[in-house]
Amino acid sequence: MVETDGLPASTSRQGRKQRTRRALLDSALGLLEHQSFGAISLREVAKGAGITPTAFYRHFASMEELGLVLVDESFRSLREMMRRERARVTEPWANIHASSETLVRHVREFETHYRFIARERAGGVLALREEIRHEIELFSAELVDDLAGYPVLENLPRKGLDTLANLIVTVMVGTAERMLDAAPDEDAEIQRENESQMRMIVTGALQWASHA
Amino acid sequence: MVETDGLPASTSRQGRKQRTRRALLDSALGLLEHQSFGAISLREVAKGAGITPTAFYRHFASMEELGLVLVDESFRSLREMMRRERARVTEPWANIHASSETLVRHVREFETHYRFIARERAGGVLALREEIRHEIELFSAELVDDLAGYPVLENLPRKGLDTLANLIVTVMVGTAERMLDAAPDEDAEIQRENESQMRMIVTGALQWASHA
DNA sequence: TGTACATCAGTGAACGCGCGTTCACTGATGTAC
DNA sequence: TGTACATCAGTGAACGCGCGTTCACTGATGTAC
Repeated sequence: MVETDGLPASTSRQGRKQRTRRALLDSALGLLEHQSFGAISLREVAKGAGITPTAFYRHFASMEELGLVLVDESFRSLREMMRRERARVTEPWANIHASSETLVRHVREFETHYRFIARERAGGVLALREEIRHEIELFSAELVDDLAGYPVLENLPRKGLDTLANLIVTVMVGTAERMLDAAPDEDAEIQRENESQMRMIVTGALQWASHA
Repeated sequence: MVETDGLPASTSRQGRKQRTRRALLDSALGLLEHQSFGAISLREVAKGAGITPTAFYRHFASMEELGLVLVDESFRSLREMMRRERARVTEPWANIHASSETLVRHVREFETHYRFIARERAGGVLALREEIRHEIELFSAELVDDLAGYPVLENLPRKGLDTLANLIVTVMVGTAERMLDAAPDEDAEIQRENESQMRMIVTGALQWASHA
């Protein structure tokens, strides 16, 4: 179970250790598909990675430390997606369709990570909850910067930009959560609803901006 | 610990049983303040209610059954609040301030119930998650009916009403979640932000309706 | 290239602990006469 | 009102189980000469 498909078997000590570490993270993600982080045990995770519980400590000081790595991993991927999107988008209204599509595709591609974040965002393990909140705040702040750059929103006061960014993040989180509870064949419908919500919000913001 | 403050000590068998049942529910709510439902044990709950673990089974067949009662209890209170609000509100735009105030007050009053729902909505116990989703869907459907009754929204197509209701519910959930992680002295600020978000959404919906 | 030693990922036995659930029980409350 | 019996909320001992963590260990990989 330690070996990852396709990769050449590394025989260096360091390489093997990396593989086992990855196997532990993947084992945890697998277990997190149907349980919250607080409910999975170190012994289960080790077993899933094909090592004894004792060897777990060669890689992480505790389950909490492993959890924080998973949070970091999840948001790194999200940030990369946003960076690519930012380079592409020039005008907010016109790109709602494409952005919705990107979001839906990304959630399906990193479904286990998103499921983990959705659970732990409100979940029981304090350290994870705090780290996730912090990451989402960063994300929201970056979004405000992006929005401030659109000429069409230049009349929107700072307060309005914050509100718009908060709404967009809230809707994104809501859409991701809806997908996780739905079958993939409902993705198109969820994406359409996400687009409608985004359009309604942006309509409100533009109206606000034109009156300010 | 079984006795609830102020109430006269009931000596009837039925009355005592009801008290113990309530004590079990309250004990669980207390433990849920800092842990998810999947992480609290039958033994802890029984101990908090002042009875032995064995006696728990005189009141609930399992922890899951107790959890479902807590979900029902939480949403009953929310539905009552909405019914009162519905009787009071006549025009959506004018009442955003009062509705925000009601929401914020209600979340603080039933804070432990909201915290429980927020955690379990995305949490690990399937039966609870499904029941909560179902209740939120009912809530959203009722909201669509309410919105359909406002003259100012009469030009909004059915699809637009759904989107508006979904947005309102998403924003309400987001606001409640933000409150649970904030100190009570931030309530005023959170309420103001909730009002801004609601206004932006309703502005978008009205614009949509006037163009339809 | 060969040898001797160091490193360190992973092992396996052992520990004490809290868990859910079972069982036969106790004794106060409730009911029938 | 008094007596005899039924009900049933709560008790306490016992069970087997999986948990996180400790410890001394093994043996393959890495390094110095």
